[in-house]
This record gives sequence, C-alpha cells and structure tokens, in this order.
Amino acid sequence: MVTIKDIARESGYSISTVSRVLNHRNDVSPDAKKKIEEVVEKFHFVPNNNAKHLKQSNTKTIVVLVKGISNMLFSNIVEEIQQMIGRTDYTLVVSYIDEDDNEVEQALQLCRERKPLGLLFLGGNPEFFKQGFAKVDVPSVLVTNRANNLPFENLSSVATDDIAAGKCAVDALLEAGHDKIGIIGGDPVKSYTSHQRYLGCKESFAEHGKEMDLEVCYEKARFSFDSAYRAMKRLVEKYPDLTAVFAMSDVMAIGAIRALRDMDYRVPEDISVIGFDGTVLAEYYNPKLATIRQQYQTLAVRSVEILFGQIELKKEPIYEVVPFEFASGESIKNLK
Amino acid sequence: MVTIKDIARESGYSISTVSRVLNHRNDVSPDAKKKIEEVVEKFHFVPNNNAKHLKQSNTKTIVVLVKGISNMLFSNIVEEIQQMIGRTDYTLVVSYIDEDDNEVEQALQLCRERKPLGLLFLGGNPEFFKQGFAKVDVPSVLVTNRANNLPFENLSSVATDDIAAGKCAVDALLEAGHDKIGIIGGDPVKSYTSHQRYLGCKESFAEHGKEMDLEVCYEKARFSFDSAYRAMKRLVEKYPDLTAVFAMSDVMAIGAIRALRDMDYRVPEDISVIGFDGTVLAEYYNPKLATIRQQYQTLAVRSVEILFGQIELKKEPIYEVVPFEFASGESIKNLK
DNA sequence: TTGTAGGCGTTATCAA
DNA sequence: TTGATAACGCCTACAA
Repeated sequence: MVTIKDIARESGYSISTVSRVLNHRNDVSPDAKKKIEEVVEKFHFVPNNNAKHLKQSNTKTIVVLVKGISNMLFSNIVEEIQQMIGRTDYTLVVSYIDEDDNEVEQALQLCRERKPLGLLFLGGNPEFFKQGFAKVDVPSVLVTNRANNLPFENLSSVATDDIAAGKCAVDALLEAGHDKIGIIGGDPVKSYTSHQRYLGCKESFAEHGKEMDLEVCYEKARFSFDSAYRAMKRLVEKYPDLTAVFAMSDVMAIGAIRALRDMDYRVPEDISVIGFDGTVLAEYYNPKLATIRQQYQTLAVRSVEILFGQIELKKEPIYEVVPFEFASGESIKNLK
Repeated sequence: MVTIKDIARESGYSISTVSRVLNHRNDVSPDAKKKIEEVVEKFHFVPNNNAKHLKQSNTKTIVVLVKGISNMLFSNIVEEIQQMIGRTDYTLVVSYIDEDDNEVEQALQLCRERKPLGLLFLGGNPEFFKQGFAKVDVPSVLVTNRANNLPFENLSSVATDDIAAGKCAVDALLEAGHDKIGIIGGDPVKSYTSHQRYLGCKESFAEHGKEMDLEVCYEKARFSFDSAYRAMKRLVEKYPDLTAVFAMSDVMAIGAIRALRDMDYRVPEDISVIGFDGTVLAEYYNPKLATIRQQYQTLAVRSVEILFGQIELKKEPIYEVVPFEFASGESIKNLK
C-alpha cells in the first residue's frame, strides 16, 4: 500500500510538505506543489481516512443520521441537504441506520470518529434521546420529529405538526361523507410519530361528534408494503363495513390498496384510501394517491439553517413547525 | 473523550488487557474480564474505529459496494446478503455510492481502510473495472453484471443473462401480437446492462422476422420515475402508433405508465407495458406490472457462496448465470 | 494471564 | 517555505 511516506520519498520532499499539498494549503511553493501532485497522480495515492480522522480535530463536517434506507421522504430530504451543504465549505457525512436501531448511540460513535460540528437526525425515537442524548455535546436538529419534550439545550427540531396533519387526513375522509374509517399506522407505543397522528385522528372524530374505537378501527403495521397489506386484510376482517382507510404512509397506503383489490374491492369506488408523506410514489400510483404532503424541501432547508444558527451563533433551541398540504389525488370517493 | 487508556487506569489493568477484553479474546482471567467490563459499562466506553482499523490487520470483513441507494433490486439483495453474513463470523460493511460514481476507486479506498477479505459489487461499470481493477488484490464478485470480458483472476460474477432477458421481454410483447414496440432504457453507451438488454430486443425482433429502428423506437432515460415519464412522452411523439413499451426497470415502467395515462392512454387496453427487475413494486402497482423477475435471492446467495469459495479455496473465477422468470402481471394486452 | 513498547498513516506544532 | 517529531487511540508481537 502506498502511503504519504512513499510520496515524500519519491518526490524528494518531506511528509509534512506532502500533507500540506494534500490539504490544499497555501504555504507551499508552486514547485513543491507541482512535483508532489505529479507523484500523487503517478502512484494513484489516496489518503487513509482512518489515520486522517484519528488525528484531525478541526473538521468542518456535518453528520446526517437517516433512520431507514427505504424511507422515500428521507431520501428526498437527504438529497436537498446534500445540495445545500455542497454550496458551503462543510463536508457532509450520511449514515444510514436501521429503522429499529438506536440513532443516539450511533451519533455518539460518529462524534468520536468524525468530530462533526453539527448533527442532523432524520427520524428518531424520543426514548433513545431521553436515555442518551445528554452525552451529545454537538448542536443537533431533529428533523421530522418534534423535540419540544426533549429539553436539551443543543437540540432543535423541524417537523410537520403530526397531530394537525393526522386530523387533516381524517377530516378529509369525514367531510367526504365517510364515517366508518379504518386506520393503519405504526405502533403508537413505539413510534411517537404514529402516536401523534393517531391523536389527530381522535381529535377529528371528536370535532365531528363521533367516537373512535381504537380496538376496532386501528391496525398496526411496519412501514412496508407487505406489512400494510396484511394489516389491511386484518382490518377488513374485524371491521367489514368500513368505507375508508387512513394509512400513515404512502407505502402503507399502497400495500393496503393492493390488499383491497385482491379482496375485490375497488378503490375509491368501494373503499377510499388516503396516505401520508406525499412522496413521488403517490403521484405515480394508480389511482393517484390522496395524501398529506410533507414539505420535504422546507424541512431540509430549515433544518440546515437552524443547525448553522446553532453552530455559529449558539442560539437557543428552536422547535419549528412546517406546514403540510392536503393532496387530493384520486383515491377518495365523495359520498355526499 | 474516554479512551482505552482511561479504562485501563480506572480498572487497574493495562491497556493490552482491556483491548483483549474488548475484542472478546479468551486469554483473560474471568476477574479481569468482569472488572473491565464493569468499567467499560460505567463510562459508556466505545472504541474509536479509526484507531482500530488503522492498526488492525486481521479483520474478517466483507465489503459490499452498492451503486444507487434507490435501486430496489439492490436493496433486496443487500438484505439477503446481510442475513447470510450475519450467520458467519464475518463483519459486513455496506457502502452506498452514486449511480454515476466510480465504484472501483471507492473499492480501492475501502480496501486500504478496512482491509476486507472480500468485495461484493452490486452493479458496476465495466469501463471502471478495465481502468482500475488491476490494483484490487482482494477476491471480488460482480453481482448483476457479467465479468466474462473482465479477465481478472480475482473477479467472479453472478448475473442474469441480460441479453436473454431482454429478448424474453420483447418476445412476450411480440407474441401477444404487438409489433410496434417502444423501448425505454439507459444509455447503451454508458450502461453495459442496458446495452445487453437492447441486444436481446434486437435478437427477438430478428427472430420474429422484424426490423428494429433504434432511432425511432428507443428513448434514453435515467432509472427514475420522472426521467422515464419524460422519455415516454418523447417516445409517443416520435412513434405515435406504438402499442407496447418495454421499460428496462420497473421504476421506469411506472414512470412510463403515468405518462401514458396523463396522455389519456389506458394501460393495457391502449398500450401494453412490460418492466424489468421484478421488484416488489411491480406486484403492488395497478395494473400489476408484467416484468422480468431477477432472482434476487439466488443472486445474493450465490454471490456470497462464490466469494467464500474464492477467499477460502482460492478457486478460479466463476461467471455464473442465474435464471430469470417472466411475470405476466396485468399490463400486457393480448392482441391475438 | 498480564504488561511493555512499537507502530498503523495522518496532522499539527515547532523550530529551522 | 520546509522538515523533524510528537501526538491521535488502538492492536499486537514479545517479554515477563
């Protein structure tokens, strides 16, 4: 393996000078720079990041922790963030972790290894934060979840108001004349987001003078096609006269629709469906999926802005709420 | 930051003994092990991987290089691989790189930094291999692409026969009575896979006694919904009387269908569509997408088996072809 | 079973 | 503008 040492020997300069050239510093003579770059090129030398990060302290890097690689909303947000950071002199490190893994532990590890100036969490479990976030001493922003109940002075948040959004989804169904509504969502005990959206549903029912029986109308699922598919089948079984379904993600909604069609229901003629997130999938599906569109661009932009605010100005934490939109699609039938 | 040194001091043992405990080695007394684990727990000590990998030589790790995070086929394969490796004493490192980046350079970098015993490439550009793979001295398997024309003694491959599969797709359309067929695929010059599938199309036409005019019937697109959407619109414009479309991925097919519907064509009544890959999306879409299903499980299993064969037995490279299946779906209309 | 010491490939601090 | 040299945190002969 060719190291900086080899480049030094080969170019006739010292290790330090090579290092300077590699890090694009300007206290090097043009001659040295030229010669060293030639040798680097010739040997296809690439620095070893382990050694680099082990030693380096002053790194302008931001770490993004993404919970779940198959979450399209997150993919979109990451892409936006990448573009924004690309225009600054910061480096972005994106780390994907499993839906169920502990993002705070992972953050701690990354802090030791990359010494970032800021952290961006895409998705997160409040429990993990309560347990371990105290040990994170880097400015952070929780994106997509609210951090109001997580009183850490270095943790802000940018999120959609999940209660209002959940309410909006059910409002849409109720106002189209549906009142036998099933819900497919995550486990409200484990997923804070699901819990919030569920509260929104409840509120909507109450406001329309109706009761909502969790036992009958709610089915738990993971955020995947097939898990939602199975949940939809269970839901129909225990609530056979439902006329509409609110699925707490677009992926879930599509899983549910497939299940309904396999049971010979038509969507939306027999049963209406509304999703959540407003990913590109919703627009491409047949029928076009009604959904609650989260403003992923705004989420991305504000998360970065707030993070930089925290890093550079050491501001107070901010808990920002980003508006959502109702996208009507073609999957809701108006009964009125 | 708490280091192994702190743990040593605090526990009363030496750094080496702590290191031994951390690496679960058995030449440590139970007392030492217990005491040190307590201290580690108390201080929430986590080793710094930079330092670890910098020094460590004997790492039983396999690196997977995935080209494109939004490729569902690859996600499925990765998941399978993860499960298989999980049952061994190897560690798996998954690295996602952009569709257009140079996977061989990235591989070189990872080899220096992680010293893996084997490499798995999910997708890859033969050009990059020709240029740089000679410097990779680790057993590798190219998954999804064939390496027959890449005569490196440490590079095997497991792949679907893209020519045969492309032919199968067009056969299906021709045999359903379609003969005005459009094709949406990657740039055949840049994407070897697309080129192979295109050759299959040509073969199918020839076998059915028809000609195929690349200029008229082929539209280039990236492997995304919206790029395929636009390609479909262009295709209809220059080939208005087509009755069927072969899209070289399921995602492309869905983008195309949306475009067709927006132009008031019905699928499959007016225009038939067949996709490629057989991802879960195909089954959940409406109409269920006809597609060429790649056996992602077999691809995953064989790639790992072949890699271990190379690592442990130093066998000759193998170029394995995995069978594919035609999934009829609901998106092809029979004109006969 | 345990400890000492040297080194992994960089960066950073000084002095030249 | 350069070059020694000491870290960075850990692993690993080798010695005890």
